[in-house]
Amino acid sequence: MRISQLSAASGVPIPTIKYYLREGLLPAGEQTSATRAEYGERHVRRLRLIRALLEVGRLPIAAIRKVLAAVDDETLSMHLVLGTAHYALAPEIESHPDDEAWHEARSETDRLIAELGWRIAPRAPTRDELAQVILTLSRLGLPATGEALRPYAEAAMELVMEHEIGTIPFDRTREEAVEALVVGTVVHGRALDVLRRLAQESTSAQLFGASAASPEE
Amino acid sequence: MRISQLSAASGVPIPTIKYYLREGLLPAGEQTSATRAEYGERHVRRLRLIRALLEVGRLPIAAIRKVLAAVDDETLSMHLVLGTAHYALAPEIESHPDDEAWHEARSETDRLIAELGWRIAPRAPTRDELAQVILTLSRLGLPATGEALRPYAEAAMELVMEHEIGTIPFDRTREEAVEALVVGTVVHGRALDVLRRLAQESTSAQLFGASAASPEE
DNA sequence: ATTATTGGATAGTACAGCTAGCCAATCACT
DNA sequence: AGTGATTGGCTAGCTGTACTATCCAATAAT
Repeated sequence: MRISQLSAASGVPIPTIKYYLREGLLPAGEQTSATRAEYGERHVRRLRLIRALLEVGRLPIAAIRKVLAAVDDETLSMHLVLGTAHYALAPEIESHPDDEAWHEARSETDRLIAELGWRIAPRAPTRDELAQVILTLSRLGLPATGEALRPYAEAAMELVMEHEIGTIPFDRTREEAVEALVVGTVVHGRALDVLRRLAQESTSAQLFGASAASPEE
Repeated sequence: MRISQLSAASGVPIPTIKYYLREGLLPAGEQTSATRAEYGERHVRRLRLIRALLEVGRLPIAAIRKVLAAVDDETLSMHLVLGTAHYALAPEIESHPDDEAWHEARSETDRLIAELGWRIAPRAPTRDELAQVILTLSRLGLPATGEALRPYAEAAMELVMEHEIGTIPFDRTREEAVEALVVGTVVHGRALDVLRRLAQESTSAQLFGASAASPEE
């Protein structure tokens, strides 16, 4: 398969494929001569994965590179690959060195995690992300305690336990299992987010009774 | 309150406040002379709201402007304001005019919504977003039927019904209620997303047993 | 009277994610 | 063998987003 066919098969324009090659997202094809390289099914799969992480997961290119490096590193355990994906998903949060409100939000976060009995790395960036959410809620005068978030936490855990673990194909190759894990993390997150907004719209339609809900673009 | 005090009170740098004024995100202060304007508590609140939508909700400036315009339009019902926020949250999805796989994903979406009995505007962008998620899952060979997403849908609906409706202060002014509605949409979405990733990490730690889950930055 | 601050305007920056153009080598076809 | 198209590799340019920086004249504070 040459680059033009790879482009046709994946729907990704040739210049973009070249860009991904330069950026190290896509492994080089097998060189058959100075001006020819052969790409395979694996490249098509990899491109699909890249586009999923980019378009659905909204990960920046640099983060995708790290995730893919972890996927490809055969020495990494499932848990570490998942951790890498989580790192990639967590946005950089500027540090608040001496901000008291920040520390309060952060300890509220740690308390909630402890109460739930969850096993979370002490320095996981996800902790900071949750603290940022709690801080934002409290600044805006909305309920921002761990208690208020507990129903979300419990629902999240139930979904993860009952519907995400089951879909990981442990019986296939490591690469397939690890890819499914990473994609699942990212895409199921968006699925849940979209469904929640749909549930909101439906509830709002019933509560407020409007039939047309289409603001101008 | 002068601009420097507004900056100090909100933590937003003066040039950025000027930028938000130019972009129409922040209403102008009350002019007291040619080179002086007075800002109030409302401006501080508005800045907090902007930062919440920007940093937690990750909405682009242009989308925030639309949402705020809807919040400020007293003639709009709750339902329409929420609809505007949903429009703002949904990313532009390129249209797939004659893509058969796309149409299949789209009808799978519509089928799921119909089966759930949800009231969703036929042209809501959220439908396209869900179709994109389903399409991505199916392309990657993961379960992508409406059935597979049903548990997510049901959990989402339960959370919305039992924990989001209740936190909206209908007893206060319209502006407060509407702001809480918009913020809740955006911030609770992120809260749920973060908690889901935490639940994943905890589950992964138990399943795969590792104690250190900190990949290199 | 002097120094600082303000609003208003214009221009510049930094980053992300492509996109375009060029070139010599080489391939496919006649 | 000749001819046009394609390829990989390279460098440069483009578009959009969210700010920053600078300048200025008017005014306020001391």
